[in-house]
Order: sequence, then structure tokens, then C-alpha cells
Amino acid sequence: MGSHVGCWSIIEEEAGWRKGPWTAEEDRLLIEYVRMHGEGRWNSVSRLAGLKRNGKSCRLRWVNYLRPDLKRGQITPQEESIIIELHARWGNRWSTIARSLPGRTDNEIKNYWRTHFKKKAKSPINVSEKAKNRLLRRQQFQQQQKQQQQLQLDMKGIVALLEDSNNHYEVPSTLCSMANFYPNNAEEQGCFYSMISTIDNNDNSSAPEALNEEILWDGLWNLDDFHGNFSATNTTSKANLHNLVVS
DNA sequence: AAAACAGGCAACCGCGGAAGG
DNA sequence: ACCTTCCGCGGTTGCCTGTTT
Repeated sequence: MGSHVGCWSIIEEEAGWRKGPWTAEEDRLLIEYVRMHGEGRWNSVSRLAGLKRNGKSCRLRWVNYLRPDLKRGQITPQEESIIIELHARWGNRWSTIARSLPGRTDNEIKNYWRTHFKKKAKSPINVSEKAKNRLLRRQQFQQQQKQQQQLQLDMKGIVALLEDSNNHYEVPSTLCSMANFYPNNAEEQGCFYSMISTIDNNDNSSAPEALNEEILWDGLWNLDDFHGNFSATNTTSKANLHNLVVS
């Protein structure tokens, strides 16, 4: 996004603090201040740097925009999968998630999540949204063909366990681990747990072949249904799930 | 061509915890 | 023990821009 000059009406508060978008001159003053004094003591910035900004505003500007170690550009697929995984583990603890992504700010990650994932979780409400979703699904269909191939590779890890009678009783616990991978998401956990329960119900003998491969496929497709385009964006995540299985 | 809509993101706000007096 | 200040975090706002109707 380009410069946002003019997007906020500049307000001079009673206390004399400036608000709204930062000017190049203000940025320069802040950078200069941090270079001389280091980070911290933000409330003294206005006095020492000649900025009419409060401490909070200065800190925010530095942390989210001016820090030299910030990574510019789009979130990469690798970063995206890390965000998904860490959010599944920690929820909205953006600063914690940001620590695992050098060069990315909590604000950036929070914005990314809200724009890319939060809306996808909502079911479509009106007709235009449904139409849009249909179009999206069509566009994603071809992509999913490729993703399915990757998924099949992941499945091989599970199926390998199924085919090994020595591992028969390890499968439910493995699925349990995968369910625990989503501690904050009851629906996703439910998919894994339903697989486990189906396995248990079919377990009328100790024969491993009672564990039908379709059971697991169904469960995984349910996961995809839940996410809509889960597989279109989450290859790495699945790879990690596979790692979980293998481990 | 223009209006309406949605996406993206910088910046603000309120709250709570830590530190210092 | 209490109060004040500072800092950091998560939530929210509001404008610009690109896309769709």
C-alpha cells in the first residue's frame, strides 16, 4: 500500500499531540532519535526529538514501520504456514507469533490473519458472496488437483501405519496427536476424533484391514470442507501434520 | 463511466502488567 | 501498600485502492 497521507485528518489534541499519518520529516526525527538514544523511554521522545507525538505513537511507528530489521513485502507461503500453526497453538497472541517470524510485526501478522483467514471461516450470508465463493472454488479446483497429489503422499504415512499390524494401536493415538494440533478448534479436532471413533467401532477384531483407508480419507476431506480452501493454502501445514504422523 | 463494494493496512484506543517512587 | 508512569498487547477504526456491478 502506498502512502496514506491524507487518510487521517490531522488532529492537534488539547495536549498538543499530533495524530494521523506520519510525515517523512517526523520519521526522520524519530529514526535520528533512536539512533542516538536507542529504543525505549518513548515518552521523552517528543521532548528530546522535537516531535509532537506521544510516546505510544512513537513506539508504534518505530516498531511497525521504521525498524531497520523489518522485512518488507508479502508474507511468504512458509511464513503463512507458520502463522497458521502458531495461531492454532496460541490463538490471538500476535506478539508471541511475531517472535517466531523475524522481521514481521504483530500488527502485520494480525492484519494478515484478519484479512486472509478470519473471513474465510465465516459462512457466506448473501447471494453475491455465494456466487463469489463458487467462482473461487472453481478457480481453486485445478489447484486442488495438485494439492491432492501432495495429500496422497501425506496419507501414505498414515496408511503405512495401518498396513503394519504392529502399529495398529498406534493409529488412534497418532490421530489424537493430530487433533491436539488444533487445541482451539473444536471442529477440526472433531474431524480427527470422529476418525478415531470410527476406527474404534470398526475394530471388531485385531485385523488391521478393518481400518478402512476410506475412513481416513473421509475425515481428511471433512477437514478440507471445513476450511473451504484449506488445501489450497496449507500444503506446508499438511506436511507438518505428516511429520507429526511420522514422528 | 461511475457508483458500490471489498480488501488491505497504518494508526489509534483502551486495558493491564511491570517498574519505580 | 499505594500511586503514578511507562510499556506492550490485542482490538478497532477509517481511509485509500483495486475490483465488481
